[in-house]
Amino acid sequence: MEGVNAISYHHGDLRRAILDAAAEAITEFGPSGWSLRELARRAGVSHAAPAHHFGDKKGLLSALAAEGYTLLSDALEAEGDDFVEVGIAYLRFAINHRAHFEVMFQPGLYRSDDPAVVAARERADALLVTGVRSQQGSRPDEETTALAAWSLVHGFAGLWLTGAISERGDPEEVARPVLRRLFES
Amino acid sequence: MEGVNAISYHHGDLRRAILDAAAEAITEFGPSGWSLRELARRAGVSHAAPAHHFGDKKGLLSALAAEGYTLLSDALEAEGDDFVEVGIAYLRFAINHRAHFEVMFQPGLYRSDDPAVVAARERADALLVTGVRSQQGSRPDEETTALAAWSLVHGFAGLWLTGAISERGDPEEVARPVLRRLFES
DNA sequence: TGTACATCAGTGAACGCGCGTTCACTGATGTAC
DNA sequence: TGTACATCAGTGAACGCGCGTTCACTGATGTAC
Repeated sequence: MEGVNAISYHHGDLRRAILDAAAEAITEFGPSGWSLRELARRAGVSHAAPAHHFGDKKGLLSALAAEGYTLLSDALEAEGDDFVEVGIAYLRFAINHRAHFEVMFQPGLYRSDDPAVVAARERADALLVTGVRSQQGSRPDEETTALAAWSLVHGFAGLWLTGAISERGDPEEVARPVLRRLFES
Repeated sequence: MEGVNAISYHHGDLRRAILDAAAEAITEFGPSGWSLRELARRAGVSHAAPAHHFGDKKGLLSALAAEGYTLLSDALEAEGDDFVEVGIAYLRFAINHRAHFEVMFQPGLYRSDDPAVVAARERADALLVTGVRSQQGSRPDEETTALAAWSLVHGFAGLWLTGAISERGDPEEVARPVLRRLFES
């Protein structure tokens, strides 16, 4: 039954609710434009509740970063081997999980040595390398190509989110030829 | 004589001093981890002084963004025509003027329709396009190449600043083959 | 089926703090005569 | 060279506010018997 927990003393999944509230607030105001009290208000709980689950702001953002790396890994994994499609999945993740993406790449905001964060990030890194290796065939400069590929898709995503190039149409359609460009002469 | 203005009632160039303090604070704490009062403290003036020059935080960050686009334009212009060197100049700007770079690409932090900002950004945009056009010769997909080039160098800079790839050595040396990679088959 | 108890998620009042903003002021500087 | 005045950059006291943190508490839930 919906709403059963909504009015009870125990929330049910307050941890989840606060993470969601944080993602919303970050999408709206940026990674620093909000307070724990603001999240508590959004989640409809007392202002002291968030500390119960995350300790402090960095604890909360660490959890969000770890979740982000896991979501990104899942998205990349689903695409398999084709570099362009892996790149598009990366872009789609950045757009659909903007708050996670922004936090992940500002490690000063969270504890980047948190074990959950480290594990999740390593998984994502491995998947990114795989995505490139399959595409490039027998090129000798694997490292250079991998770095170029990551830079390319990461830069495109960043410019899109920033608004610098977002007036050009559907992001995935615009991105596809740009990503392919790396493997044409 | 050095220090003549340091103790006088009128500062001399407080506007400049506050912008410098802001750049320092942003490099240290990120684009939101400081207050106007903190900058005043760093500049050695009363806490109400910054408002005199910039009105509020967004006014200050708008000035910083405009200055950033001007500095970037100057840096790009000095490199002339070669794409790789223009890209390296972009990267060098991001590293040496990290605070400006970070603010510029978070337009939510400032007034991106501020006339000074708009003018400075347009100049930088034009220079970026020039840098790519010269390199690609007679390729038909000029727009795609331009976007790929910008994404590539912007992404590399972002990943470097973030620390995701910064353990790999000297940034310019690492970047050069990566940028060249776009114009090889 | 019923009672007693442990657990712990979430409460709410209280605290001290740094913030942005306001505003009457002070004092350095430049200019007119 | 000297005086009077306008300008305006920077001061500092005062304000109300939202913040994070602490801590004794409440009440829902699960488990043991």
